[in-house]
Order: sequence, then structure tokens, then C-alpha cells
Amino acid sequence: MEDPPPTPATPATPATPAFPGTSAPPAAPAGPAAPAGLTAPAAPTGSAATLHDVAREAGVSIATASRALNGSARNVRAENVARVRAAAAKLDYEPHLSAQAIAKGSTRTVALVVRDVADPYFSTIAAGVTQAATEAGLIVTMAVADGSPERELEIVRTLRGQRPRIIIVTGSRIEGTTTRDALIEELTQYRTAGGRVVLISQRDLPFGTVTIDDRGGSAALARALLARGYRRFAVFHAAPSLRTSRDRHEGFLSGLDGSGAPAPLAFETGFTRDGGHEAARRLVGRGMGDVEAVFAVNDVMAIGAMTAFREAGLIPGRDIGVAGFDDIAPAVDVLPALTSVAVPLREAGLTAMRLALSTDDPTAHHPLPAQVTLRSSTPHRPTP
Amino acid sequence: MEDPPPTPATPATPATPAFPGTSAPPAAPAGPAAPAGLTAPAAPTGSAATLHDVAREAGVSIATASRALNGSARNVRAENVARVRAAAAKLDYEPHLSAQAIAKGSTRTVALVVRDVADPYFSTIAAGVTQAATEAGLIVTMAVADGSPERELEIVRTLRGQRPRIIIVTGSRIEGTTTRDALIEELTQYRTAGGRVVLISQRDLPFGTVTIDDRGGSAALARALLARGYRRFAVFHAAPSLRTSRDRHEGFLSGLDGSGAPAPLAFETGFTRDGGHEAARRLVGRGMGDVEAVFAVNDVMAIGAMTAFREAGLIPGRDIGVAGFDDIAPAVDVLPALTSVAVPLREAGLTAMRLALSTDDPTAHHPLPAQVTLRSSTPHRPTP
DNA sequence: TTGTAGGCGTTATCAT
DNA sequence: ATGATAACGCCTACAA
Repeated sequence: MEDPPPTPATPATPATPAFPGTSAPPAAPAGPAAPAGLTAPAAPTGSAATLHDVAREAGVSIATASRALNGSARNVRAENVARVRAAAAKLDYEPHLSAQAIAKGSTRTVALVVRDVADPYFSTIAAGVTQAATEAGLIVTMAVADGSPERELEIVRTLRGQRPRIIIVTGSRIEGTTTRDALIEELTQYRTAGGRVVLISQRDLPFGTVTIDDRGGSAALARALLARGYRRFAVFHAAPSLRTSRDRHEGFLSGLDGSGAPAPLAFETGFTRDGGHEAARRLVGRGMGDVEAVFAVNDVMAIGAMTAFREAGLIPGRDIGVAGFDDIAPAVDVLPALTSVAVPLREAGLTAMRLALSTDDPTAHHPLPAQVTLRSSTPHRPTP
Repeated sequence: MEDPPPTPATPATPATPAFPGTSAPPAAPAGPAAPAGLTAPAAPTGSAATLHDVAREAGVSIATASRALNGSARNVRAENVARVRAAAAKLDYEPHLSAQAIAKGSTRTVALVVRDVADPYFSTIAAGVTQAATEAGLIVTMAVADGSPERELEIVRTLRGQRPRIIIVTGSRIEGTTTRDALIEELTQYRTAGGRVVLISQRDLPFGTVTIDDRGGSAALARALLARGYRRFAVFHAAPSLRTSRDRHEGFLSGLDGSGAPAPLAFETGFTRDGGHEAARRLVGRGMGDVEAVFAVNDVMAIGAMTAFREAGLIPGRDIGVAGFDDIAPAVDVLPALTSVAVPLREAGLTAMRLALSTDDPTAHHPLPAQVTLRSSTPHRPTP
């Protein structure tokens, strides 16, 4: 079954040519983002129906058509509304969002900047943002910063070209003050131009922020482990410039405070599964000493560490306790099930949107709780 | 440690209006944007710098400014180029993408439709798409169909309003012919209007398509398991309307063909971790019979099943073989490591973009290989 | 209720 | 090389 040949509703509009085919490869896509490998984008237009077409088809003026479809349909004769609607349907008309944006002076898009979409941490947040955006009739555009503060800065800069209503930045690790200041500057500009800014998990910046209680969660975890009889720890953490890692690390230490437990060994490594794996190998290599449990600052690290321990002949949960952070889905399916700290990631995305859409103080901070979830990777230690 | 005193909030700029909560998108903003009433001196209005501002600041015409910044800078005196660039930098000017789009008649966006961003399957594909798009200087907008064909259709329809250069649809499960035909119709319209369409993992539709070799991979897996001595299988699959599930199921059966192995038991369940868990419980509940191994049509199902088996006192890899599909990251960290079929998900996203950007046949099909990866969840069976 | 006209920020076509 | 000026598709006073 083929598509019915579109009725030649527009007989007098030869105008726009069909496909330029292989023609003019648009010159270097200018701008900062250098095109690396791929071929230049193909040529566009074959043109879609415009409001003008609809108006003509319906036998009314453009203004009436506009009103009937979009604006105050109340002031349009019912008959004309029907006419216009029919014409629009017939021509398969969709309003040109860019044109609307430029005419109205505001778009309906929210721009989301993440470090890595493939990471479940961010993709879950993205899911929350997308859901809330859809409910509010907004479009989500996404950009990936890839862990580079410079890239992030550049993204935010070019993002302003979209004139989004909202910019949400998550997972950045601005610590170097140069890019940090530039980022603040950029976002401030954007805000004074009327945009809303919300940061997720990026404390201490003068914007609306959704924070996850990394410190508190880690501290609570430390106390819970103490209560289970653990006293000697190792911590697998990432570079301290990664704020999330540092907060969780410091939180854990603070949770140990006053317990009399010795200072944990610290291993710096990658914020990834392989990082955890590598740190565990290092720990095993230098001798476990009297380490009773490992706290890895996120679950994928913890899971990688468990595998490494097992490869070294140590059984997690028996020979060594292991705990992570995030409570990602696989935590309950690894063996032993992983003790972790649950964070409401999707909720973070929803909350960010809520914050952005609210008319309240645009610099409000909204903390989200983190909840310790004890599992068999850290069983009770037999009291000696 | 609280946030520093926020910068003096914009006094007279109400900015974004409230939103319609659950209601329809066209939220007629009530009040006017700004009290732009009388004499407008150094208007601190919330708008961003325009090309006009830049031109004035640089002391050139708006046309020259445009050329200097964007177009053929070749025909502009070097001095003026510098002037304009300086002005742009000073004013923190970013070209209004919507305005450019409307003037040029084409946008720089690619629209991506996925079933669920939070699912690693789709988020990995999304990562590939985003990467390729960024390299080509394109912006990605994302919409979530949530498993509903109707929603998917509606999304594609409204997506056309963005006038994206490319629409990529992944993970749909159009089987009901009504929505299927409507979807084809909609996408065809879009294509004749000059857009490029690429489908991922959606066979049999007259558009560019990136397919993953579900059937072949499953068949190869079946043969590999036969070679390891397994003969009696159970298959955990999802509703047959979910094409991916059906293909993998059928492929597995075809791989068994001619081996003389008995027909596997089939358990229909959810395409999720919990689905696999549930099916395994059902299998255990009705008695394992002589089932030697389970093939779950994706990894999360397989992993859920392993946990369920363990809960029932069966040790995966010893008492029951388990295999999945996708080879997601945790597959190597569960115990035992999961036999699976590796699928180049990120590559699928990249390939989709490549297909979309190429000038070749817009309906080309590009199959991606799937590779069997044997691990200890399906050890060699001792030959009796 | 309807149409006319002006404007939104850019680009592109003209002359100059 | 540069500057008016007309599009681009839509919205919205302002008139009629």
C-alpha cells in the first residue's frame, strides 16, 4: 500500500524546488564545534505546508487561520474554525516551531547538558527531565559534555543560540576556577536575558539547584557499617576535582568521626567500573592488611571491585565487605547483593524541571535525600 | 556552608510564565512580556543581543555583520571582520538559531525518538546518535515514546513542527497495522518534504534502517550452546508484538533446527529484569523438568532470572545454564558471568546518523552484526 | 468577526 | 566590499 498522492492542493505554487540532491555541501559548519569525521549534512527542503497554504485552502486570511488554529479561537466564527481545521488536516500542516519562536519571542524548549547519556546515572536523570518536560509541553534538547569543563562551557555558550526557556546542567565538575567563573558568567548572562537555570548536583553556584545528599548519605552509610561491626575501611574514590566523589568521600569520613575507627586507606582511581576493578587489584596487591570493608564512591566501581576481589580469591561479603553509592538496578542482582545508598535520580530530573517552571526564587536549593540500603555484601560482622 | 548571596535578581523581568500543569501545550501566556511602555532608554529588558546590536556596536550595516560572523567572510574587509567579531564578543552575541532556521529554510537539528531513555539499550544508542550529531554540528532533540505506538505516532507528527533535518526512530513496536500505516504515512510525508528518516531495529519499513542481527545472533547462540552440550531449553520472551523479542525467539529456534533437540519451553513475560525474574519463578514452580538451559531474550531478563534461580536454591551455571542477549555492561560482573550476544549499540546510533547524512539511497538497510560471547553461566556440559 | 500591516532576527539578492 | 531591502513563517495590535 502506497501513500496516496497528495492532493495537488497547491496548484499555483511551483516555488521551492524539490531535492537539490547531491548539490552544495554547506560550507564548513562554522562555529566553534569543528566538524570532525562525517560528511556534511545533506540538503534539506522540499517544503512543507505553511499557514499561508492553509489559509488559502480554507479561503480565509492568514490571520484568521492563525487564530483558528492556535490563538484565541474564540473570536473566530465556528464555521471558519472548522474550515481551517479541515484545511490544516488535509494539508498535514504543522506549525513551524522556529517561526513561532521568533514571532512570539520565546521557545518551548529545555536544554539539558549531561556528562554522558550512556551512563545510567545521567540517563535516569534525563528520563525524569524528559517526562516533566513532556507534561509541560516542552521539547528537550540534549548535549553531552563528556566530562570536559571546557566542552561544557562551550556547550552552554552555543546553547544560548537556541534561546531555550530552561537550561539544566547536570554532572559537571567545575572546580578549576577559570572555567568555573566563565560558566557562571555565561549562565548569568542567560538568566538576565530571561532564561531559567537549574543545576543538578552542582552545589555552591548561584542558581537553582537540585542536590543529592552525597555527604549525608555517605555519613549515614559509614555509621550503618560501624553498627554492623566494621571498623577498618578502604575508600575507592575518584579525583577530588570531581565534586561528587569528594563529597561522598568526605561524608564517609565524617560519619566515622568520633567512632574511634582508624582513618581509612584511600585509593584514587577512575569513577568507572574499571576504576573500581583496578583499585581493588591494587589493594589486594599491596596486601589487604586488616581492611574489613571497602566503600567505593559509586556502585559501578563497587561492582567492578567485587569482581576483582573474586578474581583474587576473596569472596565479597565474606572475606571483605563492599559498599557503593547510587543503588543502581544491578545492585540487587550481583552476588552478594550490594549495599549502597539509594538516590532518587529520576526524581532529581523531575524536581529540576519543577524548580525551573516555578515562579519562586530562581536560586532556590532543593536537596534530595539519599537512603542507606544495606544488603548482603556487608553482613553483620561476628562480634569478637 | 551556604550559597553566597545571589546576584541581584532581575527586578522587572517576569520572564517565563507559569505553565499549564496537566493541560494542553498551547498555554496562552497571559501578560505582556515587559512594561516596555514609555521612553526606552538603556532598556534592561531581558532580551539577548541581536545582530542588529552587534552591527550598531561595530558601526557597520547589519548585512555586513551577518557576513562577517556567519556567511562568506571572504567578502568583508578584514578590519570590519575584526570590528564585528569584537562587538559580538563584547555583547556576548549568539545567533538566534530559530531566526537562522527560518531565514535559511532549514534547521540543524536531528530528532530522536526512543522508547525509554533510562533503559541502557536506548541510552547507549542515544549516545551514539548524539556523538555523531555533535561531530556534524547538529543539535539533538529527544522524545520518549514510552512503548506506546499511539504516543510514538503523535510524537512523530508534532516533531515535524521542528522541521528537523533528520528523524531517527528507535525501538518502536509497530505491529498493529493501524498505527503502523499512519506512522509510515507520517514519515513519508516528512520525507517528501525533504527530511531524512532512519529507523533503528525496525525492519520492513520503507525507510533507511539500521538493523541488529537479532535472528542471526540468536541462531548462532543456539548453535554455540548445542556445541557446549545443551539440548533442552526454555526461552523467556516478551509479547510477540515486540519485534525484537520475536526475532530473537525465532532465531533461537531456527538455530536449533536440525539438531534434533526438542522444542524449547516458552515463557512469555515482561521485557524487563522483573519479567525474567518472574518467568524463572514460574519455571521453577512448575518443576524444572529436564531443562538444561534458559535463553532470555535480553540480558536484564537473564540477570533477573539468575537471581530468581538462586533464590530458589538453584545455582546458575551449575544447576541451570543461562544466556541472554545484548551483552550489557553488568554481564561480566554478575556471578556467574553471563553468556550473551554482544550488540554494537553505540555503533547503531553512529550508523544511523551516517545513513541519514549520506546522500545515498535513503531507504538503504544497514545490518549490524551480533556476536556470541560465551561465559561461565553456560559452561560445557559433561558429555554423558 | 475579519483582514491589513508591521515586526521578530537572519539570510540573501540586489544595487551601489 | 557594503548597505538597503525583500523574504522566511508566524503572531498580533490595530482597523474595518
